[in-house]
Amino acid sequence: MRHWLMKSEPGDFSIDDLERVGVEPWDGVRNYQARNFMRDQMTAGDKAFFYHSNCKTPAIVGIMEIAGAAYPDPTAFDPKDPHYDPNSDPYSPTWMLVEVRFVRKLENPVTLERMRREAALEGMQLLKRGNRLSVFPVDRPHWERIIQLSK
DNA sequence: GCCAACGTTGGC
DNA sequence: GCCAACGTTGGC
Repeated sequence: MRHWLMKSEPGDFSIDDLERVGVEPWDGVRNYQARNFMRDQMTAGDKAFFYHSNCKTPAIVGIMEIAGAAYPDPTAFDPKDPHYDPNSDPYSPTWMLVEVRFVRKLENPVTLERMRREAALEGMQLLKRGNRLSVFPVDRPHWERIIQLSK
């Protein structure tokens, strides 16, 4: 089983929103590397951290589970959707998504600021300079350490 | 709101 | 295929 981190702006879609709905298509990803992770490497049952980005206190706030295999992102075909991509051919879709299932919130969110001070997390994608990728794998030791920090 | 870092686009 | 211009991300 692999571990992941997925970002969302809480004003857009938060951990509370996910708790409310239970399962949600992780749509709107328009980056090839992030798409490839979802399409090629995610498996049902994989665990993922839910990260709140671009907000007052950026932090890992919860855990979710990949609910199934990737499929085409319907928002790419909807001209009214902010993530509409006119170049995505419905017969050969460019953008894919996976559905995620709420597992739990962390007892204590682990803030970006806290993670930056943690030597054991060195090398983590999230902490790299200029990091903008919104979906990426998390090494097992980093995952475990973050769980520890949330207790 | 600012701005550095990054990915994408398109002219050549 | 290079690279400048542009749009976006996301921390601060």
